[in-house]
Parts: sequence; structure tokens; C-alpha cells
Amino acid sequence: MSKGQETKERILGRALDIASTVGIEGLSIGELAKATEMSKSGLFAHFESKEALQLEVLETASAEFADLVVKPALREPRGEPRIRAMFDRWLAWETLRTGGCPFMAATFELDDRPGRLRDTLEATQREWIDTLTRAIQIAMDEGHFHPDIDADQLAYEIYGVFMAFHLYHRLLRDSDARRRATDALDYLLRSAK
Amino acid sequence: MSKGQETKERILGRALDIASTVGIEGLSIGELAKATEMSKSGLFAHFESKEALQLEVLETASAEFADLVVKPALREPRGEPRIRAMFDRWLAWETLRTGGCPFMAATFELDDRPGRLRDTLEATQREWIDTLTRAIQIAMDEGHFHPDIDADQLAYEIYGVFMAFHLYHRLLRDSDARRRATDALDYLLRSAK
DNA sequence: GACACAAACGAACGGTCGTACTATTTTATA
DNA sequence: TATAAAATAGTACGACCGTTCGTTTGTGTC
Repeated sequence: MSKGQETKERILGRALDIASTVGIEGLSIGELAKATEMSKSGLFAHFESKEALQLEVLETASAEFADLVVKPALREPRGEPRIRAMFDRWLAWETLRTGGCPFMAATFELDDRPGRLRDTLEATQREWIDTLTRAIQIAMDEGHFHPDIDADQLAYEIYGVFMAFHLYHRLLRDSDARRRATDALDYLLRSAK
Repeated sequence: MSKGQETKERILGRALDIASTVGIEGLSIGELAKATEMSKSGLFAHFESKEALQLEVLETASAEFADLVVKPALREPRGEPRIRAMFDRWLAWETLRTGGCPFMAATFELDDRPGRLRDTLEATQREWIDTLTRAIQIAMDEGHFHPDIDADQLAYEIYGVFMAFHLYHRLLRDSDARRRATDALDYLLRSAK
């Protein structure tokens, strides 16, 4: 890999950290330059615009999410175990970076602002929900869940449990947040049987 | 009411609208001045700092939430009907302003930034969760719910349903979002019996 | 109508924003 | 090691940021 590529990845890594706390709009070139100990212009030369940078930050996050959450979970046995693995890793992902899941932060920033950033984020989230839904359907096929479960609805509810985890953990600093989340998931999965 | 007070309230009303879409940090004095057709300085004279303005925006939102959601729901019959009323009005609140529930937007902006703004928001959210939890306890007292229900846990799960509604409605523009949310609540409440 | 005060304004401050240039340094290749 | 290319730095730009200031306009009271 060329030095430029290396630097770029270093930049994107730091950018993702920062964006997770101050948001993807709050992320500024100057601040990012300080954080990476580069000049603004030297850093900026790696991207054709701020929007392009933001887009690459989102894509970096997606790639990382795929590596840390999706792919490992897909190596777990089909059905319920795989769903639990997804959820566990999802929670770990949420607590990985200083500011929590960058997609959550971005969602509430971008949901009302049309543009490529929003489109990318929406696509990413849809994809993850699809993955979740498919895992549920597999669990039905495997006989782990009752056959007339509404997989989309269950995915919705699981997503809700995750989001509440963010709230309780990040804003309320509730030390029971993790237990609350896993209990809620347990309950949902048990009811699905 | 003095003219100054009237103007201030007009400003705060618009500020709340804007903050619901661009966030409470994204809200700028200049933009707000344009939206209210005032000069920056004339507007700023009503507040001692930007942070003070933001704080008052949050307080305005709290007052409105109390008027539109909490108080009306508390006039409903004790127990399950009151919980349903809370949830219905909560959903309506989410769809009231252009950018959705301002507390949700603020939560994901402020959760990692210490300060008075964060403290106020956290207190507000705790209060609402408490209200929700009390309503659940009342439903248990009334015999609507099973006596060994974990009220805190149920409040957590209801909150999750609401947050997922935001995601599906705002980001995914899912036309089934409302049904998903009410179905999820139905399911939770039915299981609590 | 004179007066005091409240309310809003316009201009300017030092900073930071994203971005466009040119210049310099570092890296890779012949 | 010379040279071209790539990577980084420096400087400057117009726009907007939150904030301060002195001034003007509006409002209500004697």
C-alpha cells in the first residue's frame, strides 16, 4: 500500500472516532487535522470535498461494522445462536468507540437532510435490518422460532432494544443498560418460540 | 406580557423547529435571525449566550412536551389506558415538528459532551422515564398487569419501541412505522397481563 | 409633548469554516 | 543518485460563527 493510502486510512480512522462523538456534520477539517497532526491542506488533499470525506467516513464505518459484527456472526450456527451473536456483537460495537455507534449519531443528524450522505446511511441501515430479518427467517426455517412469526416486526423490536441501550448507556449512564438490553432480547426471542 | 417576552417566545418557538432538524448545536444565531426576520444582534440581546439560548430551547421543548403529552395523558383513566394514551401522544409528538422529537436529536448530539445542556437533557429524559414507570406501576396496582412485572424493564422496552419508530419513520420513511410501533406496544402490554 | 426605558439594529471583532492555490518536502523509480 | 511523481505544507480567500459595541427606534408614563 502506498504511503498516501496509509495516511488516508489513518485519517479516516481518526475521523470515525471524532464523528462518533461530535457527529458527522460536527466533524471539521481543522479539528481532524489537529487530531492527525497534519496541516489542513495536506489532509484535505486526500479528499475532493468535505462531503466526500464524510461519505468515506460512513463507508469506513460500514466496512468496520461488517468486519466486527456481521461477518463473525455469520460464522455462528444458523438460527437463534446467530441472532444472539449478532446482537452481542452489535452491543460491543456500540461500546467500541468513544461516542458509541456512529450510525446512530448519524441517523439523528441526517434523517431530515436530503443528500448523498443520507442516502448512503439509509442504504446501510436497510441492509443491516435485512441481514437481521434474514437471520430471523433462518431461525424460523430451522424450527427455532414459531413459523408464523413476523420477521420484519421482530427485527423492528430488536432494533428498538438496541436503540434504548444507546439511550440508557450513553445518556443516562445506566450501569444496568447492558442487562436491560440482553433481558429484553431474551424475552423477545423466548416469545418467538 | 411585554413585547420583549412575546418576541422571545416567538424566537424560541422557531428555534425549537430548527433545532429539531439541524440539532441544537447546528442551530446558529444567524440562521435563527433570518428565520425570525430579526437582526442577529437584536435577537441575541434576548439571551446572554448561545448556551443560554440552547438551554431555553430545551426548556421550551420540555414545557411543550408536558402540555401535549404528559398532562393530557394523566387525565386518562389510571392503568393501561393511561399508558396507551402516553404512547399515542408520544408518537404524535414525534411527528409534530419537521425534524421529529427534539429530545431524540439532542440525545445523540449531547450524550458525549459534558455540560449544562447535557445535564438538563438527561434530567428531562429521566423524568419522562419515571413518569412512564409510575404509570406502569399504577397499572399493576390496578390489576391490569401481572404483579411481578418489572416496571423499569417494561419502560425500557417501550422506550425502545419509540426510538425504533423514529428510525423507521424518519430515516427509512417506512409507511408501516406507526403500525409497527403500535403493534409492538400492544404486544408488550398484552404480555404484561 | 418630554422623558426614561425597552427593544431592535448595524457594524465590527477575532475565530473557524471549507476550499483553492502554490511551494516544498518526501517517496518511489530509472 | 538523478528525476519524476506523490504527498504534505503554507498561505490566502470569502463566508459564517458567537459576541460586543454604540446607536437608533419604539413604547409607555408623567
